[in-house]
Amino acid sequence: MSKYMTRQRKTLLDFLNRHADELLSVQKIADALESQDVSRSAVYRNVAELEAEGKLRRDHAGDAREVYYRYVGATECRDRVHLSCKKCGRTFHMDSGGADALTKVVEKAEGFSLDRSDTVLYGVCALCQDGDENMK
Amino acid sequence: MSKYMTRQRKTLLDFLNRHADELLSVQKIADALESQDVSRSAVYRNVAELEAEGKLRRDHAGDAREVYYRYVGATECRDRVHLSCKKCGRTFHMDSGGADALTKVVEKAEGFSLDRSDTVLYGVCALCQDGDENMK
DNA sequence: CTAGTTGCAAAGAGTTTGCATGGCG
DNA sequence: CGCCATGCAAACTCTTTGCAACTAG
Repeated sequence: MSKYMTRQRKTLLDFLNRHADELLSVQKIADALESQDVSRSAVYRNVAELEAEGKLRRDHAGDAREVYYRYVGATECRDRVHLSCKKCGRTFHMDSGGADALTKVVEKAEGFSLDRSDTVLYGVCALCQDGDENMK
Repeated sequence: MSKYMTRQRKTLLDFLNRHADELLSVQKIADALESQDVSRSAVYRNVAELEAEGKLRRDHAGDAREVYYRYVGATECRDRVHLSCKKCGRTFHMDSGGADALTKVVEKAEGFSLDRSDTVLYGVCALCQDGDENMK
C-alpha cells in the first residue's frame, strides 16, 4: 500500500479522475504525464499498486497488444456492472435495480453467482444506436 | 484468410477443439504444440488469423501480462453469452432463454444493445459454490 | 531523519518480422 | 510447379527491476 502521496502519484490520480472509466493503456497515461515530468517507471509502479487496490481494473482493447486499464476508483463505480460501448468506447454504469435483475437472471439460468464489479458487458449504447441511422 | 491447410494449422485446430472455451495463452498453446513440431511463429501467425476470423477471442487472465485467447469457433459457442468462473476457470454458455432475458434486462435498464458473443460474465459457477463449503 | 518513491538505464518477457526453405493443392 | 506457410533468429515493444538519489511525513 502507498504511504506517501508524491507529486507523481497525485498527478496520476488527477489524470485518472479526469478520465474515469475510459479505456487507457499505460502508454497513453505515460505519454500524457510525460509533460508533467512523471517517469514511465513511476507510472508502471503506481498503476500496479492501484490495480492491487482494486481502483484500476484491467481490460482488453480490441486489437492492441498492450494492457488496458479502466479507473473505477471513483465511488460511483463501486460494485457496479459496467457497460462498454463498442462504438464510442464510453462506459456506463447499471443502476442497482438493473444489476439486481441481471444477477437474478444469471443465477436462475445457470446457478452462476455473478461478480458485478468484475463484469463488463459489451454492446452498443443508446446514443450510438441513434447515431447509426444517420451514418448509414 | 488461410489458403492451405498445413500440418501445423491442423495440429493447432485440433488442439483448440480439445480445449474449446479454455483460457489459453499463446505460451501454453505453443508449449503444447512444441512436441508436435509446431514453431512458435506458426502458432502466433495462425492465432492471429483465427482471431481475425473471429474464431479466437481475446480475453485477459487475472494478473498475467500475456494475451489470452478463448476458442469460440465451435458451433456451440456461436452467439452465446459466456460465463467464466473465477475459481475453476471453466466457461459455460447461457442457453438462449437466459440470454434473451439478459438482453432484455440490459436493454430496459440503459437502452443498451447487448452484443452476446462479445460479452463474458465473471463470477463463480454452481460447482465451485458448492466446493467452497468444503474448503473453508 | 528514515523509509517509501523516483529516474535511469539495463534486463526480461512476449510478440513480430525478413528471408530462405519447405510443402499444399 | 507456384504460391502460401514455416522456421529460425534477429528486431521490437512493452514491462520489470537494481540501485543511487530524492523527498514526504
